Amino acid sequence: MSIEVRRRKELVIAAIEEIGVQGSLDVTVSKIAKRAGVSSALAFHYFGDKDRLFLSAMRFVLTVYATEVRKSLATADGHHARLRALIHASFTPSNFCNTAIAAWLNFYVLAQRSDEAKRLLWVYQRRLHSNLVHDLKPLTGTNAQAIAERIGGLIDGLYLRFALNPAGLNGESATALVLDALDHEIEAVT
Amino acid sequence: MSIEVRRRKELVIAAIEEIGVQGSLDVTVSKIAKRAGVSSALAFHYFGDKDRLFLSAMRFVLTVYATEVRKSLATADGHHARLRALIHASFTPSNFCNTAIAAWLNFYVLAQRSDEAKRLLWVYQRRLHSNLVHDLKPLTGTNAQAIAERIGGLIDGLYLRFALNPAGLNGESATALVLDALDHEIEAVT
DNA sequence: TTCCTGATTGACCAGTTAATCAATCACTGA
DNA sequence: TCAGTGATTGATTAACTGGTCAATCAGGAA
Repeated sequence: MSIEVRRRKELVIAAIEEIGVQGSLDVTVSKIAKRAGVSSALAFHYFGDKDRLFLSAMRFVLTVYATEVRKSLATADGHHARLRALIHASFTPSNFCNTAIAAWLNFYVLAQRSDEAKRLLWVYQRRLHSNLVHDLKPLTGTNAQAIAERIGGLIDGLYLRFALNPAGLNGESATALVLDALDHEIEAVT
Repeated sequence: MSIEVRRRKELVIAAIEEIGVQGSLDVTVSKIAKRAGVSSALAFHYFGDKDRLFLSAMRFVLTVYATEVRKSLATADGHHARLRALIHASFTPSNFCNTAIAAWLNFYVLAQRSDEAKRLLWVYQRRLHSNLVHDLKPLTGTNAQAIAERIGGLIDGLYLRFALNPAGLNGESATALVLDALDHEIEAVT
């Protein structure tokens, strides 16, 4: 891995950690750079400005999630199993942990003033939605859209609740909660 | 209404608007005060510091919501009707609008570093939960807790999605979505 | 009128921060 | 060996912000 790629990754991870620890986007480039063990000037050298560093951090988090989803789907067979895999992947420790979710929450705030941030979150939501619909349709027909809307919304809501109170929820209980909701939705239309 | 009460309210509303417009807690006291038509020194005179102004703004938003819930419940008769009233109140225009939700999202961020902010949001979540359980129990028995968890999570998730894309959702469609989820949950246990 | 109290502000300060830049440093290919 | 290139930084700056404070203003009571 070239030095540039390594430094960029170190800075991006440091940014996520700093946002998570501070619980805010109001972190200084100096703090991020110090956490990564370099000077703030290097961060500007690689990313140009603070916002582009943040956007790279967002892409990183969403990429980790996308990888988790792909991995989980690869071993699932059948529509029902794929739906369960999708939900399970959403609450994997690599995503569903303090720092990642604290950062994720702040990215929603970033999206209020950055179109690129908005676009990235929008892509994430659309992909989750279309993944859900793809496997719901054979099971629930025309209800698939609405059910996907509800399951997707519930997942995001649980992320939010975890952000407020990390002790009150863990990956397994969250997964179980959403799986139950899924079962009830499917039951209701069959 | 005394001058003090009026000024405090004007400043609190200005703070919510400024947070909403800016899409961030990173707003200056001067901007807030200017929006309220007074000097920044007056904001410090009444609230002491910036954080206490923010906390007052949070209490204001949550109070508006609580009032909406009380009003809606007053005209509801029977458990099912009360549940529908509760859900309906969550998507009333006074809450479910751009500025209120943008501010509400930022309050979740504030809660990451302020225990008092965390406590306020916690109270809101508990109250919604216990309201839901109260009327779910007669209909669903021991399933009431889990169902309330899911309905509450879904409501928060829809708030979040509205924060990202206000055009993609309105109060009526959100209400309908949650009501359907409620029906399906109740169906599944009866 | 005179006094008092709370409302209100302009001016000010001390501290912070994003961004810049000239200057080194480390390494590589010729 | 040496020129060239990207990595890296310390120092600096211009702008901004939370918070303070002395001073003024307005209105009511005595």
